[in-house]
Amino acid sequence: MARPPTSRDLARLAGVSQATVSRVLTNNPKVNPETRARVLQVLKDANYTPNALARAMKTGRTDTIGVFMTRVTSPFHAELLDEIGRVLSSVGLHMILWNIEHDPEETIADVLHQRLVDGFLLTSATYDSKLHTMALASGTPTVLLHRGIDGLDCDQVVGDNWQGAYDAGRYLVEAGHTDIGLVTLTHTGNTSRDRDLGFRAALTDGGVKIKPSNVVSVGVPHADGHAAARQLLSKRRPPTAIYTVTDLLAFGILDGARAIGAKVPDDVWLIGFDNTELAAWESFDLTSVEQPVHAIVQTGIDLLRGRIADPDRPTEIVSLPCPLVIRGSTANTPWAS
Amino acid sequence: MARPPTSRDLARLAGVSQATVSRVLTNNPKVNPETRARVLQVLKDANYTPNALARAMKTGRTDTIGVFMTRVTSPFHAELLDEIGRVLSSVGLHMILWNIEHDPEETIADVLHQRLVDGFLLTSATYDSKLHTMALASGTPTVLLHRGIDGLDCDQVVGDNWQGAYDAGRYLVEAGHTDIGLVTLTHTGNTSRDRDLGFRAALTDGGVKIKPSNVVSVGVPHADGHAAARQLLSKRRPPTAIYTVTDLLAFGILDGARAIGAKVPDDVWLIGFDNTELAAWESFDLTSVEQPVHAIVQTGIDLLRGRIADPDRPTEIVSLPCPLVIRGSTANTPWAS
DNA sequence: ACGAGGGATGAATACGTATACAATTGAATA
DNA sequence: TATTCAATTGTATACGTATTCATCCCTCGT
Repeated sequence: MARPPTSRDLARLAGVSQATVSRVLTNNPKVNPETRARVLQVLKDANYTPNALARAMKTGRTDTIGVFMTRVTSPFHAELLDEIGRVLSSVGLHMILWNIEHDPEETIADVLHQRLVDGFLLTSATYDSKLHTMALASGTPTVLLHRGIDGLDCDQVVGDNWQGAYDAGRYLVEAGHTDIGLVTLTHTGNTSRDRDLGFRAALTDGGVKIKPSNVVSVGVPHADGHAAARQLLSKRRPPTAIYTVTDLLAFGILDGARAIGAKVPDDVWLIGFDNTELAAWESFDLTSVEQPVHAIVQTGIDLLRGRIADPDRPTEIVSLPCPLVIRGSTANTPWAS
Repeated sequence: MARPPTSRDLARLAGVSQATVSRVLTNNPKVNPETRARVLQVLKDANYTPNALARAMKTGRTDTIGVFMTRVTSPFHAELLDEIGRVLSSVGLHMILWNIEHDPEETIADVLHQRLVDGFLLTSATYDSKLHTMALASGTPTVLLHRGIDGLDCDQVVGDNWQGAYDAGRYLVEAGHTDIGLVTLTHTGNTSRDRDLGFRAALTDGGVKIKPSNVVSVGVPHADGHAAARQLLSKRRPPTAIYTVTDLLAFGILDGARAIGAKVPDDVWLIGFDNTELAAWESFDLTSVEQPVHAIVQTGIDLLRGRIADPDRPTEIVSLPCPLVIRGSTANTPWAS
């Protein structure tokens, strides 16, 4: 198969013009049913597939979406990516994946002008990244998934992090905890911020103060959770419950707690965020606030397709509820009893 | 930015022909240094990037690699994907990702003819999948990564699974274990097969017989490892060590063991395969055979680029050593003592 | 019976780039 | 000074498809 057959080759075979073949391919109604059948047969016999590049050049549509992501090895991100792949595939779109950690900004800037994709999905927007700014400036339809940017005139689909965090906080307060640890991210972004503020709001509403010494800010890796746990639990009076803004950190905290002999939930309760698959493993058995990954992705891609079809539609910002999933890392009986 | 400027637009601006602009873009030496400088300045001012589609149509190169993968949420696969992204990016290539679980075979077959990519990386080749057959038949440069197909005339880069498994088996034998459990995959593929056979060979060489009742075949998910552990450890005389062909299964086995009160490594040793990042977490602290992910990916992509440059080069099959990484799931003191 | 009109198809073109080929220039050579 | 040749640059074309426009033929209405 040196050179794949072109529509012109097949037109000759079928005894029609290339234009007619093209009309058949695009389901153009202005073609005689008999002719269509004959052409289709020839196409089938030749195992023909239109050249995607030529088609894209003519139509301006590539049927490909650019996905920008970070830390694919992080369990939540992997699940997000998996879901994005599933949904894109189900609507006949391809995915080009870029990892903003590996690809230099200039590479990304180039891509934005190349018309290589019909739209972008950004899953790791941060305030200090110019990615979303560049994407929007390029005029390419863009949707922010999972992480939003306040006040940005761009379609966004996020979990209601504030509400999820609030529910987690209220749950701890109602269980009688008064000495509560909070492990947040040094990271800038409204996702982690809302997961922080919502939690604090619940404690305030419940009349529980959070000691500054019980608040730790760390980076994203598992090891950072580990260190945070050691810091919090080696205090003279350690907190009786710890909430953190990521499952990955929660796993690290769990490991850190075990390392110094603290038992979960007997000595300390633990709550994470994301409800990744791992949270359900017995090794962790982690209470966690669930992110509705499927709904986020499905909604986001619907929005993106809508914007591709009509670039002038009004911007939508969707926030989806994040239910608290209770497991063994928080005992069901109030801690105080 | 309604329509991006074309090379023709910029040629007019720079007072040269479109051909000259194109020559500047492709670093063609046959252009006057002064002219080149002037054109480059205009290109820069206009923030111009060539239309990737038009370029690809002309050159036949898209600078994009198609990656076929499965179960992205599996820790090892996520690490593999991350590494593939890193290496592809470092050599200026894009990645289109397909998940063979989500994309129907016909979709994939179409892609093979579309000339959308310069080559393929297949990470989930199995004997019963026709993917590699179709890829090779399409004439597109293809490399099998991580999973190989015996006797297939196709570039392949894999870990030396047999050797890694053998080392794991010998390690258990030398530690004095005589009652050993083996959890394999029902899955067909030479990766899991070699991880099975190498292990058995080590036991045989060490004079240890493996009871048929100590061998369990399962599917890939964590839950299957869990079930296997219950089955093996609830026997009247449970094995004193369990080896399994995947870290993910090992995690499940560990959870299963804990669920029925068996302690690792006190009651039973455990060895996995892949040495994923999670294996080092204290929750698991898992002895595991390491797959040299970086070397596999780097070598595979080098091979792929080589084949793209010269389609007629001889096929290479590379096998890279898999060292055993010992952690707490296997005590350092012989079990028999 | 003749023109109108619609259905089906072919011819021609454009998308934006790379490149083979032609043309122009100037310098170097005999 | 006429000629050759190298260095630049411009012109024209091709990649494979979608689409506009023109053409052709057949049917229908008056």
